[in-house]
Amino acid sequence: MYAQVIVDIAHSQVDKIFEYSCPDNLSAGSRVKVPFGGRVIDGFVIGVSPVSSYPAEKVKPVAQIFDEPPALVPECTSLMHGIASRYRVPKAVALRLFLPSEMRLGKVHEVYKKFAVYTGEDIKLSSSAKKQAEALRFLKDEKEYDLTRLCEKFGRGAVNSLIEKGAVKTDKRKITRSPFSGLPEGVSAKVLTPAQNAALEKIESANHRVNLIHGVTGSGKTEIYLSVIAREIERGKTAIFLVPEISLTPQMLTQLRSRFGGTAAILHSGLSAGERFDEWWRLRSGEAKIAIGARSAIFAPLENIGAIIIDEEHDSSYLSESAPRYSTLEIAKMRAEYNGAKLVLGSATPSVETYAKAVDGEYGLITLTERINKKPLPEIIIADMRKEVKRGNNTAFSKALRDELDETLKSGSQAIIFLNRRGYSRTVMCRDCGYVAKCENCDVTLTYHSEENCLKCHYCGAKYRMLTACPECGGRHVLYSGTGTQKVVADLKSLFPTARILRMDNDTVTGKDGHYNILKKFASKQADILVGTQMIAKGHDFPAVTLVGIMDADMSLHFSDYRSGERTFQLITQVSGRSGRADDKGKVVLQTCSPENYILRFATNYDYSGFFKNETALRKATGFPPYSLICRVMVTSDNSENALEALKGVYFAIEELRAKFPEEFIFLNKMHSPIKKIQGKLRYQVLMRLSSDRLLERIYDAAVKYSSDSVLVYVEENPVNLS
DNA sequence: AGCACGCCGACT
DNA sequence: GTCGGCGTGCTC
Repeated sequence: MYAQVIVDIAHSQVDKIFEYSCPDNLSAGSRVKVPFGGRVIDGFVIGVSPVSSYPAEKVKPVAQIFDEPPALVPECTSLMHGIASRYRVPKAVALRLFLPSEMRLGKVHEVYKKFAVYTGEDIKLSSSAKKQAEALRFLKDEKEYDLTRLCEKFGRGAVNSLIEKGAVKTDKRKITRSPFSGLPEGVSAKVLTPAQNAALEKIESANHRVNLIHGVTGSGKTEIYLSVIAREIERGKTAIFLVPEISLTPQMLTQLRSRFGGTAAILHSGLSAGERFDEWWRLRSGEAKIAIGARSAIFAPLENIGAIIIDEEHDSSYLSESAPRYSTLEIAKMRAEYNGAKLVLGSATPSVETYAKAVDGEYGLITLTERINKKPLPEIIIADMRKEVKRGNNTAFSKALRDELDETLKSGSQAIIFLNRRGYSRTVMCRDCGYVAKCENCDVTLTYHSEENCLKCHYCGAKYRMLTACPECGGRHVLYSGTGTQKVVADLKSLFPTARILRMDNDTVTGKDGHYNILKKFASKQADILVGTQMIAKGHDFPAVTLVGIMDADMSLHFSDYRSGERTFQLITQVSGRSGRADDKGKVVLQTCSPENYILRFATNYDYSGFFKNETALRKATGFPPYSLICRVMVTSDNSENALEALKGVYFAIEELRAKFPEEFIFLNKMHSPIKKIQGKLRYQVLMRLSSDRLLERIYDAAVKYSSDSVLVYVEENPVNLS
């Protein structure tokens, strides 16, 4: 027999099938070692055939075979081809996605634990060997015992002598680590509300392969997911449940484990390598049928998938930021199609792209408007910071927020102060009237570039002179917007000297469990006020929080990105969800210099569909996604000559395309990337807006063509940020 | 990706 | 005369 092998080398020159002779029982999907150009390397068997297309005298035999069952499920071959051609990566790179990193050959395969076993052999012990006698007596009762612990008890020397004399032998056992043992299991399902049942039936009816659940926070989306999964398990199928990286909290895992027990396996970066390895094999062997995890869990080794759930569908962690730059939703669609599975997306604030598809009827749309407990959503109060400045208030806190804080502290409740510092976008804003400098062509906020002392649009490269006075009101207080964390904390301390304040941002969070420790401290009411950035927006449940303050809603609103409105809406909705979760009604104070902004207006009324209508109208008019595709070809190198040559090549190739298909191009430009150098590498880019994805493949081809050993060229579709 | 093969400059 | 630079090409 002959094995068709993809060698585990990420290079286009060896990105093809190599054939090796192999035993008859070798099955596709196995990992192997093969002789390759004078050395032995790792490979993946993607097919087995009785014939070979390669000259028989040159065919070599497979050197070593791993795994039974094969590590790769049959679907992998098909997905590999799909991913390799869609994202233009070598097949080996596509295949690596299916294996947890600790499974790459050469690393830990299985972890064994050594056991000491009593052999029953009669031996003579000298009367002075008290320790040995003791250990032997102990082991006679126990029959077998963990070797390391036995050594700890009686001393290494004594145990070793017993082994030498043959009274004890050691035995290697494969152990399965269970990161979640000891959790309650078999907690039964909650009774669904009529709305949840209707949602479940709609998904079951299978009118659509993909369904979007748009439900406000607390509307019980999770129970619907769990019911969908439970039904598929009853049918003998398997399921994948994806959540954003950040929401894989211990609480969440506990909830899932208690509902599904050992049927669920969790693939999470927080697990140790060994634990992740075990969880993976539990899925592969069929012992576990539900894979739960972040983005990469979409590659779980499951067969016969009945449902794939993507919770918080809008979350940007579903987009891979390194090659292959895949979209989890796209892969999920491929797998759902292959398996005939249902795909369920859920969010309180769906991405505009996804919601547009649901409105168009491409996806089924399920809307849940009521919270399970019928509690109203927290009231959002807008504080106009321009008026505060005029009133002579120089603190970072509006009167409204101060008053609410005062009341909250007096009643013994907790408050969260949310600082909106997304990166360091230097945008220009007038403190007097709220005016923000925008690009005339793109309606996108401009970014200040100090080296040229000018304002630039990241989407078309247009340059504008730096402002000295506000063109709207003539005011002289044009500033880079935003209030620093330090000022907020300082003002807070002087306003409420007795309040216990906890700070959580990149400076105070240290180590892996940094967040959890701070959040735990806050949850156990060891502090009154939590001040933090994005990190506190999601995940944790703080029942005693009744007030949320959003310090500078403008910061993300005026980020130089066409999605900044969408992100702001999502952020406000999420942050507001932190307030008033238990019995007390929550409040939110939102501080801004542009209270009339439509995003803020819709967000404060929890009016997603109003937001959506406005946002899509705007994007249609300005030619942004989903009404166009933004495509960036990045050219990076530490050699400027080579980089410029590649840039020129790519640019001319795309120019040629534009000459042939002018209607496909809304915009095209080549330029320096906004950040010219990252880690010593020069960065250039060709940025374009396309009216469809028709030319995407050819653009990928151009990128691959001009990529070389010294210059990396890659394509980004609708990049999350343009730095 | 590695490694061999191969054809031109400065050294024991 | 040889050691060694890294360009080109192959690996089942």
